[in-house]
Amino acid sequence: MNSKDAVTCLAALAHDQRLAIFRLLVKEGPSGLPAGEIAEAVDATPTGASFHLKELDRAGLIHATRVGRYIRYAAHFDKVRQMLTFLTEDCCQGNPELCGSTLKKARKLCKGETK
Amino acid sequence: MNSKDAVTCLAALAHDQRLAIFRLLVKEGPSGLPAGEIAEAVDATPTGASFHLKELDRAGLIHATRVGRYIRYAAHFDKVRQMLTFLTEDCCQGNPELCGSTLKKARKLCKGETK
DNA sequence: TGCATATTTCAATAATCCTTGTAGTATACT
DNA sequence: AGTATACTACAAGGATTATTGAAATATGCA
Repeated sequence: MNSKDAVTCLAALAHDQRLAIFRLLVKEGPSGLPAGEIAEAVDATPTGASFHLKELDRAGLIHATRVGRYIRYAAHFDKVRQMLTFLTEDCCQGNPELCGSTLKKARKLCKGETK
Repeated sequence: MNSKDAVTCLAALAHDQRLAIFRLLVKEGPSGLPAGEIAEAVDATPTGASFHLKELDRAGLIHATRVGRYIRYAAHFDKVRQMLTFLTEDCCQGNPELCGSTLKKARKLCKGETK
């Protein structure tokens, strides 16, 4: 995962309907859902859903499989995980344990240790 | 964290320089860095950096503190974490353990359990 | 083969976002 | 007060992205 990849993923998710689609597919699990059902669930036109699904696919966040005359889409878990890791990499100079669950805690622990 | 919030965060990060800024600040830790130093680090004009910093601030991913005539920006860890959680919420019908570290594993475990 | 269903592709318009330059505000120093 | 530094706000343009409708492709079934 590099910066360009991450931007593509983030941009793909940075849209109301696409985020809804992605979360729906995450919820649905590996077997996924056909495009038409997805479109209906997020209240999109077939054309619109197709456009957004293509964006998510292009980013590698979902993948398509044709099953008869349906095309099923499913979330690609690894890609999200890679992106999430990339986002917080090298946290606090490589000491992620410094940034506990709250900012206050992190601030207390890290204070004075940055240039 | 709701869908609108998440889209704002994702859009804020979905830009090369803003992602670089955010990762720089994550690396830097709670004490943050002044705007000028950030601009220089990501090779942005002062105006450009200011615009991008404002976007990240608006999304709640970083926050500004004036220190003398400098304005220091620092990453807001909790916000990222909230967003990351939101992204994978209700994974596999509320059974996140089904989506282990690889898609293969998840697929094996979940197979046949979705409608 | 011919028709129906599921989905995509294409083209055009509308909307949004990024960039650049200029001017403005806030603080510090003399 | 006057000047320098650090940064932000505004405005105009160019570029990218979203939306829509119409036409095309692929599959399944009679």
